[in-house]
Amino acid sequence: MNTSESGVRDRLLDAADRLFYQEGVRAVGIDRVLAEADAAKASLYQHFGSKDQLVASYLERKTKDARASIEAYLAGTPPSQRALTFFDWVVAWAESKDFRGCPLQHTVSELTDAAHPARVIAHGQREWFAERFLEWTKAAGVKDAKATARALMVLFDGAVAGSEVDGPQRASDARWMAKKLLAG
Amino acid sequence: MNTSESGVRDRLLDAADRLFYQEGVRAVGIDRVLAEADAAKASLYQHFGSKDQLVASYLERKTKDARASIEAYLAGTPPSQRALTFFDWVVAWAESKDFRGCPLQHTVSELTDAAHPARVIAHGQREWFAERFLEWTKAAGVKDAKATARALMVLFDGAVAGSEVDGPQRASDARWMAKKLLAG
DNA sequence: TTGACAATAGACCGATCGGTCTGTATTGTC
DNA sequence: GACAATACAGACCGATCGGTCTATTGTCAA
Repeated sequence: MNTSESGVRDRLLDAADRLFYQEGVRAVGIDRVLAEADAAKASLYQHFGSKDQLVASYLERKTKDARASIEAYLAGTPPSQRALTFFDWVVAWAESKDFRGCPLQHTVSELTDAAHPARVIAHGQREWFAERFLEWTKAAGVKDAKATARALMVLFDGAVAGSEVDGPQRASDARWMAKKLLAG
Repeated sequence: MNTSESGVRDRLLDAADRLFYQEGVRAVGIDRVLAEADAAKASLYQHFGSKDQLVASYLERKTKDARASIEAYLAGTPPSQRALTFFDWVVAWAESKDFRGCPLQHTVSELTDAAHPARVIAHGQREWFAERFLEWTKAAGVKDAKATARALMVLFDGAVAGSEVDGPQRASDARWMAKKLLAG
């Protein structure tokens, strides 16, 4: 079997993604991941060294994919419109079949240890969002770009956390508010 | 010993509150709770029957306390001002020493099973919030009270989730937005 | 053909999980 | 003084946790 085509490492990351995101990092044991990935225990520890590192790697790939997805979604949108259009992306995400909240928020709330490698990834991605929001609000020419960018972060968090609990309506509500905010 | 004064049940709930809220429901085992409460295993199962029920009871007491705290905080505020003043309460909560996000959001994200008794409690409390928001926005005399109430829920979720990750600044940001929303 | 390499299966480890059960000490009530 | 009720301590259960280790298989290059 050509192992570089199947890619044990990728299979493990795929399985980790499905299970960790869907059920939570603490709720899913190593053995579940191995069964889902159809991989051997030694392979996991060969490639990642520990469960904590697997979690960090899963989150790193997920955030990388998310950035790419967002950038692709906004590519055709003029900079001045991107802040609002981003919330279209959020709505689509919240409405997607397997949506179960924000992996960054989950990481922070599940992994108490501030030094956990996955939390480092999470905070990096949060910064990326903060930078994008500031960039977009500046481009939108609103009065107080910094305060508006921070408000967008609140709306984003509220959209995702709210959608996890109450359903995607919350994401639409956030978009409604973002529109108001960016217009005023 | 007068057991009704010491109150094993209350001691267990106190310990569960501290540990479950601070570190997460799945991260804390029964034995940790027993040690923290200085109680015997049999007492826990006598009073609660299972860990799941202990979690539900902890959350029920916590939500009850939260409602009382909010109502007391708003007692002196005229109904038309309550929506905004509520966010003062949120800011104070986010700035409190042991703040670690919203137990309702944590419950939903940690306990996947939709039938879990704690999730029933969580959804009940969410409804209470939704009703209060609608009540307050109606009293504030805003144009679209229903949409505004839903927007306040987003701001609340964003304030709390954001504060857990980034610190209490997010709660202030949410208040800033709530003020804008309620003024327009 | 051989040897290095990457993957497999799965036994095994100590620790911890939620939960049950036995036994004992203390309490207030009759 | 006897009784039931309540709480205690802690042994014990099977299952699972994250992690290590041995042994085996299949693939590719020299």
